[in-house]
Amino acid sequence: MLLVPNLRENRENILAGLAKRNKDFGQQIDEIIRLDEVRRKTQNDLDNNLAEANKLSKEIGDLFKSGKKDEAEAAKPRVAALKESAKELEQTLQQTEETQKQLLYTIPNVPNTIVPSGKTADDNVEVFIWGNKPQLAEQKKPHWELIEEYDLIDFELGTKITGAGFPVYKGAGAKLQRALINFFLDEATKAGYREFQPPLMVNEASGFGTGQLPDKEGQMYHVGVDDLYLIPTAEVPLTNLYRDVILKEEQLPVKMTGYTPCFRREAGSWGAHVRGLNRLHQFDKVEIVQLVHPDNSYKILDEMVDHVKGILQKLELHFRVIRLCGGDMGFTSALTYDFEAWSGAQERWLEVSSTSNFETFQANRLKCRFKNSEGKTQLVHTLNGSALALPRIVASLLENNQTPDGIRIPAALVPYTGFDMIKK
RNA sequence: GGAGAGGUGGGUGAGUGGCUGAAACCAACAGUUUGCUAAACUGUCGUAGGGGGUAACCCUUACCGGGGGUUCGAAUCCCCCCCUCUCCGCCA
Repeated sequence: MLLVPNLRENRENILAGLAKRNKDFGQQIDEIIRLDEVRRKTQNDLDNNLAEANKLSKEIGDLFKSGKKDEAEAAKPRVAALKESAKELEQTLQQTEETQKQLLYTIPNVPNTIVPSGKTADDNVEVFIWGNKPQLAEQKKPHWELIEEYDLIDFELGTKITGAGFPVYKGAGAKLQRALINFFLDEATKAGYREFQPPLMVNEASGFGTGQLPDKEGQMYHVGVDDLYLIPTAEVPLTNLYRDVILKEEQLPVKMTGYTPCFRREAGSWGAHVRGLNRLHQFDKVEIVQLVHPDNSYKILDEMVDHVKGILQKLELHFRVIRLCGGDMGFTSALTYDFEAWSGAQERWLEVSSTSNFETFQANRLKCRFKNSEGKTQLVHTLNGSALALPRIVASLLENNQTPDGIRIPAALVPYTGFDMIKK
């Protein structure tokens, strides 16, 4: 959520930045600014009103004490009248704030200056590429064939017990999942992230805190009876650990990591290109999250990007990093780098990580702040990244490392799997 | 799920309906003392909104789990909800 004083003072710059998302928010922003004037004026009137009522009430108390009952009684209606008008002002104030908030929820974060403008994924910019396409035999197989051949993952079983998009991992397939999770967590821990195991369901307030609600309501599974949401990413519970918290400056940066399953309804996004592991309703992911001082959040974003690069290199995967254009970037992000691993048999890039700086957009909703060196409270910057999401990593690993003798496991992973080859 | 007790500032914990935004203690921060540390002493020490001032800061409003109500006046009384603890039940 953008900051209202900021909208007031930097209207032009903000509009120019938002233009990169190919939408014009001029009307909404002007209305927010107008509502803010109403809000401040009303607040002022209400304050004066209440101050007067408080003063009179005190006087009435004093009059009672000194035995001047008649005078006290005579003053009561005046307070009552003040209270009456205060009630109206309070209503106006609440309505104004509510309307303003609803409008604010419709405005996405302002893209950073280096975000390319553009509408679709075609306008994203490749900023880094590593490795080479694997040389595979003519009869190479896509991962959905390999997992059947080696009996690693069973989609039909998942469909039977739950539904489409809920795979069952079996044998070496299950072991590979566990190996990857442990590998990713160890890498994150080595990089100074503290490991957490958060709840997999969150309440409404948490959904609002990180920006999944209200705009992405339909993307989360909702447990109606208890009014809880299944997390779409560990970002939600981890970042919300610091909702309504005021940190000390020296506590920054807060570095958290966590493995969780992630649940996504992916409503309406099924079709071509989503076979096998390419898109699931439940998948595993290790997330890294940081709460940082605003002065160095972009330096830290680079560090996080380097961290993810390092993991992909250890996995020996051919990958590239792209900077998302305004049209392709998430609602809450100010700058996002996507990581795409090469899928040797599908012969296309698969998104395996998204690493973003949200600046104060989430922090403002979360009310996550720190006391700066001047003793003033200030919003932190929040960042997060997948490090990494499993399914497409598994898809790439299986496809790129297929050999006539089996599927080769990258050296860095062998200590975790306990085998260096998946065989029939 | 049933019964009971309770939710006050970073913590512990007071608080007859007006003098309580809130005692006291601890923690924290700053200073004095000190060779250093400790101790002692002094001071500061919630959050948010509005108004004023270049600024230090000043004025004001709201907040004692959340929401409503009673009253001239509510942390204090009433209602609803949430949460925590204890006992019972159930249970990995």
